[in-house]
Amino acid sequence: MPKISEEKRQARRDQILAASWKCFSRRGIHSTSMEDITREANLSFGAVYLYYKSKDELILAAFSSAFQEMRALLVPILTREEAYPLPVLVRKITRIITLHAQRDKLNFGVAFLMGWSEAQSNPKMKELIGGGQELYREALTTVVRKWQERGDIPAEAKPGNVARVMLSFFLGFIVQSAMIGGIDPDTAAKGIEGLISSQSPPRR
Amino acid sequence: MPKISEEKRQARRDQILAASWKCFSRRGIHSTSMEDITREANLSFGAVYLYYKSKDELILAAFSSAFQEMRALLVPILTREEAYPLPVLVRKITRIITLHAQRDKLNFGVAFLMGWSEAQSNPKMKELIGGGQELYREALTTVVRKWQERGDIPAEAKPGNVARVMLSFFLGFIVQSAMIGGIDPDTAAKGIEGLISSQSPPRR
Amino acid sequence: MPKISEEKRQARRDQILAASWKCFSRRGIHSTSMEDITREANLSFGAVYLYYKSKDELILAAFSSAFQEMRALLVPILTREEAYPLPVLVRKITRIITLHAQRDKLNFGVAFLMGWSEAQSNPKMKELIGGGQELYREALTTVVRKWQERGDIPAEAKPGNVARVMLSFFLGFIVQSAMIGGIDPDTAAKGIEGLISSQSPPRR
Amino acid sequence: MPKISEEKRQARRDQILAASWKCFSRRGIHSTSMEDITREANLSFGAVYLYYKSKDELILAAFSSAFQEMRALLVPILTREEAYPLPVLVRKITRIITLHAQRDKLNFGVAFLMGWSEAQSNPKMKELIGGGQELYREALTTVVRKWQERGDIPAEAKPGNVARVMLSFFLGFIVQSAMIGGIDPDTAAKGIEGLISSQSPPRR
DNA sequence: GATGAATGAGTCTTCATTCAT
DNA sequence: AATGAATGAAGACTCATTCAT
Repeated sequence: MPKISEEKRQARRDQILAASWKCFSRRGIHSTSMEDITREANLSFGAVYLYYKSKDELILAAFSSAFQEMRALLVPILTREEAYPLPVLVRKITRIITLHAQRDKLNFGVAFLMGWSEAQSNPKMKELIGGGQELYREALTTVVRKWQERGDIPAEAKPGNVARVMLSFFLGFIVQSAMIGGIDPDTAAKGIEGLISSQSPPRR
Repeated sequence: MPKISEEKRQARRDQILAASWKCFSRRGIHSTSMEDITREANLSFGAVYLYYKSKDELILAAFSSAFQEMRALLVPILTREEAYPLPVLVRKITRIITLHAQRDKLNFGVAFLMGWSEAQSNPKMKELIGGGQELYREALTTVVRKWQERGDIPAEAKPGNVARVMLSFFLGFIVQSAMIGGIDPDTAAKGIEGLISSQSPPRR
Repeated sequence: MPKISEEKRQARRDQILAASWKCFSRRGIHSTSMEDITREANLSFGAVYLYYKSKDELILAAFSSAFQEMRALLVPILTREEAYPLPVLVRKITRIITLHAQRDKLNFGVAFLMGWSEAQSNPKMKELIGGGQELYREALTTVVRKWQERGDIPAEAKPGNVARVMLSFFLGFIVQSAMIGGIDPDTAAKGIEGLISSQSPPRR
Repeated sequence: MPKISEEKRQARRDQILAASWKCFSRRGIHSTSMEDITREANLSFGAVYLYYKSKDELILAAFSSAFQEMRALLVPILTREEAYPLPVLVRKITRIITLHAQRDKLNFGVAFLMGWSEAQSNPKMKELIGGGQELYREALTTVVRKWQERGDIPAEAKPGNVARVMLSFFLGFIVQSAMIGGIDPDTAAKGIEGLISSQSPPRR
C-alpha cells in the first residue's frame, strides 16, 4: 500500500513519462532502453517498475498521455459552438501542431509518427490511436455540418466525406512538417484558400 | 564457374526484400529479427549477409525499393503533359495507394508509416524519404501551375503553397487509411469536390 | 542501500580476473569465450559486463593486473640500495619467475608469452607491455652502473647495452622455461657464472 | 590425383603460406580469417582447402615452414667446424634475427612470439617449436664444449648450463627487439663483451 | 582441378525484468 | 518504498567448412 501521497505518485509518473519522451525523441522507442529512461529521470533502475509493470505498459502510457495532452488543446477548437470558418480553423489547428513540434519535452510530430508506426504491429496502440482519430473525424463532421447550415460549403456534399478530407489534411500536415518542413500555419491556410475557390473542370 | 549470374543475384535480393516486408508488416522493423527474415525467405541464417552487410543496410534497401516502386506508379500520373483536373488526380492517386494497401507482399501504407517513424532517429532514412517527398512537392507545384494557366484555380494563389496542401492531403490519406480506414478513392474525391466549391466567409 | 561496497566490487573484479587466467591458460585468449569465464567464475552470463565493458577491456585488465603483480615482486629486487651481485640477481629473479610458473591461478610464463603475441596486433597491449619492459631496462641500467662503480664489471662497457643483454636473458629465460623447461634458477646462475669469467679471444 | 605438376603444387602451397604470414603479421593468427588469406593470395575461397585440410593444419604448416627457414640460416653458423668466438657468434645470430624482423613477408620476431603463445594451448605447436628449441640447445652445447677445449671459457662450467643461458639470451633478444626495439647486433655484442670480462664478487 | 555460394554453429553483447537488502 | 546487482534469454553478426556446378 502506498505510503506515498497520491499527488507525489502522480508527479513521479509524470516525471517518468517526460523522461521517456525525451529519450524516444532522441533515439526512437525501440532503441531506448529502460536504463536510458531511468537515467534521464534521475531515478533508480527498479523505481520505474513500481509505477509501470513493463516497458510495453510504459510505452502505452507515454502515448496515451501525449495524445490526451493534444486532445485537450484541439477539442475546444473543434467543438466551439459557432464553428470557425475553414481557413481560420486550419490556421488555429496547424499552429498548435507547429508550436508543439518545437518543444523539447514532448514533440507532437515525433509522437504521432512513432505512434502510427507502432500501431501497425501493436493492437493496443492501434486501438488507442485509432479511437482518437475517430473522435476527431466525428468532431470535424459536426463542424462541416455547421458550415453547410451556414452556407459556407455546398449542402449536397456528405459531411463525413468532407471531414475525412479535412482529417487527412491535418494528419498529412504533421507528416510533412516533420519530414521536410517548410510548411507553417499561414502557408497552409493560404494554400487551402487557393484551392477552395477553384472552379474544377467537371463543374464547368 | 559457379559465380552466380547477375539476374540470379538480383532475384535473391528481391526475395530477401519481399521476405523482409512480410516480416516488417507483421511485427514491425525492430521486432523482426534477422532469423525471422531468413526463415521467411527460406534461406540459411548467414545467407542474408552475402547480400546485405547489416540489418541497417537491409532496412534501408527495403525502404528504398519500396519507395522506388511507388514512384514508378505515381510519377507518370503527376507529370502527365496535360494535368489531370483536381478530383481526377485525387481519385487516381488515392486509388494507387489503396490498391497497394491491401497487398500481402508490400503494403504501401505500412511502409510509409514505418519509414516516417524510423526517419526520426535515422538520418539516412530521413534523407531517403525526405528526398522523395520534396520530389512529389515539386511535381505537384508544376501541376498547380498548369491548373492556374488553365483557370482551374485562381491565379493569385502561390503554387508552392497549394502543392503543400495537396501533399499534406495525400500523406494524411495514407495515415487515415492505415489507422482507421473507411476512406476510399471515391469518398476522397467527393470530399474534395465538396470543399473546393465552398464560399468561405472571408471571401464574401 | 544495496549499492555494493567498494571492497566487494573489487573482490568481484579479482574473481573475474582469476577465472579469466584459468581459462586463458587452458585454451588461449581467443579460444576462451565470455561464457567460459562466467562459468569458471560461477557468475551469470551477463554479470561480467557489469565490471568490464567488453572482452577487449577484460583482456587488457587481466594482463595489466598480471604484470602489476609481477612488478610488485621484481622491482624491490632491482631497486635495492646495494645492488645484488650478478649471479645473486639472476638467481633471485629467475626463482620468482619459476615459482610463478607453477601456480594454477596465474602462470607468469603463460601470461608473458600470450601478452607478447597479443601485442603484435593490439596497440593497447603493446603499450602496456612495452612500457613495463622499458621500466625494467632502466632499472637494470641503474644496477649495471652500480656494478661498474663497485668494479664488478669493466667501466668502459655502456650500462645501457649491458642492461639490454640482461633483460634479453631474463625474457628468454621465461620463454625457455615455458617451452622446454629444464632450466632452474641454479642452472641459470651457474651458466652465467661460467660465461662471465670467460676470456674471449678478442681480449687475448 | 593431381593433374597439376608437383612443382606447381608446391608453388601454390608456398603462395598460400606467404599470404598467411602477411595476414598473421597484420592481425594475428586468430583474427585472420580464411577469407583474408584467400584474398591476400589471390586465390578462390575453396582453393586453400585443396592444399590444407583445415585452418589448424594451415597454421601448423605456416609455422613449420617459418621455423624451417630460420633453421636453414642459423644451423650453419652454430655447427661450423671451428666455433665462432662468443661475441662473433652473438653478432652473427642477432644479425640474422634482426634482418628477418624487417622483412614484409615473414617477420621472424612476430612468428616466434605468436608461435610460443599458440603453443601454450596447442600441443602440436608445442611439439613443433619445443623440438626446434631443443635442437638449438644441443647445438649450443656443442659450441660451448669447443670454447672450453679452446680455453675461451673455464673448463669447470657445465656446457649444458651455459648453452641454456645462451639460448635464453637469443630468445630474449627476439622478444626485446619485437616489443621495445633499440637493440641491434652491435649493441648486443658489446653488451655481452661488457659482461663476460666481469669479476663477480664471489670469485674475488 | 577450381570456384564461391551456402550453411549454421558459435561469439559477443544488450536489455527487460527480478529480488535481496 | 527504493535500490541496483544479478540474471539469462535473445539478437546481430562471423567464419570455418562443404559441395553443387
